[in-house]
Amino acid sequence: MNPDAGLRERKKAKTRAELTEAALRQFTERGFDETTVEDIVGACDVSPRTFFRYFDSKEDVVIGFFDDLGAELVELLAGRPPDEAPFAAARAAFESFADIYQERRNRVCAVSQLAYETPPIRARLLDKHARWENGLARELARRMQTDPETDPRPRLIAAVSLAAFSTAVRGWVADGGRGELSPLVSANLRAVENGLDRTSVPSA
Amino acid sequence: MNPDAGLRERKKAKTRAELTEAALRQFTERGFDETTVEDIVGACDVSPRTFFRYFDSKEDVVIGFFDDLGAELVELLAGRPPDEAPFAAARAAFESFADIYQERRNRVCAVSQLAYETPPIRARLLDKHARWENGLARELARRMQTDPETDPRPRLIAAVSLAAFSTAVRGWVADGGRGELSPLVSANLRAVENGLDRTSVPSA
DNA sequence: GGAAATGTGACAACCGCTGCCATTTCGCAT
DNA sequence: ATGCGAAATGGCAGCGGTTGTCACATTTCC
Repeated sequence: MNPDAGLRERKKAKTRAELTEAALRQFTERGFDETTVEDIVGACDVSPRTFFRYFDSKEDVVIGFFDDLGAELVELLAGRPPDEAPFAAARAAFESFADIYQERRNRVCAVSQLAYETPPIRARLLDKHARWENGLARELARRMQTDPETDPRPRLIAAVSLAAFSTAVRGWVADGGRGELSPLVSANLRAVENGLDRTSVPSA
Repeated sequence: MNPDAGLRERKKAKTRAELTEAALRQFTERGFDETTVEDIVGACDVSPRTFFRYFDSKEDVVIGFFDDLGAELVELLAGRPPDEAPFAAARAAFESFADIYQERRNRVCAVSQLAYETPPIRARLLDKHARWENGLARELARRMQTDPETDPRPRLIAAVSLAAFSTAVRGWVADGGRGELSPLVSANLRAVENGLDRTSVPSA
């Protein structure tokens, strides 16, 4: 926790972290619907009203974790050399992005598991992905020197590469996040890059 | 409305249709959050309690329209010749599926527009797509004679082809659903089929 | 130290949604 | 036609998520 910040900032960060942890723990133990906001705040000495000052909704406690990741993904893409072909650049960005997932394996797996069994959370997560897709499409359009509103190509590349990435993550999580994510991501994106009826994706 | 069915069935279908229409109209006029369930039932001489016997949630009135479409999509894929390559079969299925969208242009556009500006609805719609993806993956696995749980390929093809389709729909809807959807879908899926950094998608 | 900004708690209210039970309506056999 | 069982409905009470409001406490800054 940044010690330079004032007391106020530090306190806020602490409560936020406490709330997130308490919520995540109870959600996974008891289930999302079975855990009320009062249950969550009860473990943190905070009023229900304050909970909603930190999070827009109960779901946001879970999803909030993914909030900043979209920006990182776009930055990774923006950092690729300009002469790289668009999809190849996206693939490289996702390969690095996979490492971020790997680092936070526990959180990613916990949230994914939660999303798997809780429709509203799953829906929210998908919506978050859709926002990433927007960011990706915009950055790809910039890189391709085209208008993302009229030219469908950047959006298509964004959507398809993200789908390939998500599919890899899904498999990784289903396996308990044991192996390495990056190679799975790479394999999926290369398969798409080369045309799906041409290539054989390793079936392991 | 099927006249063979008893009075009961006909009545139910009628109420359901009325509720859907009233809801959709008010949602688009006044906004989703600004329209309460009481507003909806007020236009149909139905009690709020009964509304929730027809729909699981307020959102379901909007999304319900897409409920049966997933099954149709899977059937279209199942109807493709068995020797067709998997992605090519998916492409063909989506091309036909596009015609179903085109037939119901008004509904599709209205719901999409609503989804665009109403996060919870957008999320639900994405979740519905995710279910379609499951169905597609299963059917592709059957066709490829492989296990959808261990072999990532059918899921990858399902996810990617669906993403390409959805992107085409998005463009079509953004244009007011004026042109033909099927060619857009075909172009997107062919682009993916051939490898995204190789082909040029027509930028119109 | 004190004023101004900021975070918090308590209360009330709205709305989506559900369980429950009484009432009405329909389908069907007689 | 009639009456009986099944199915649909309405009304009510209640839970839980979410928001507005206002008074109070705490931190920041001068």
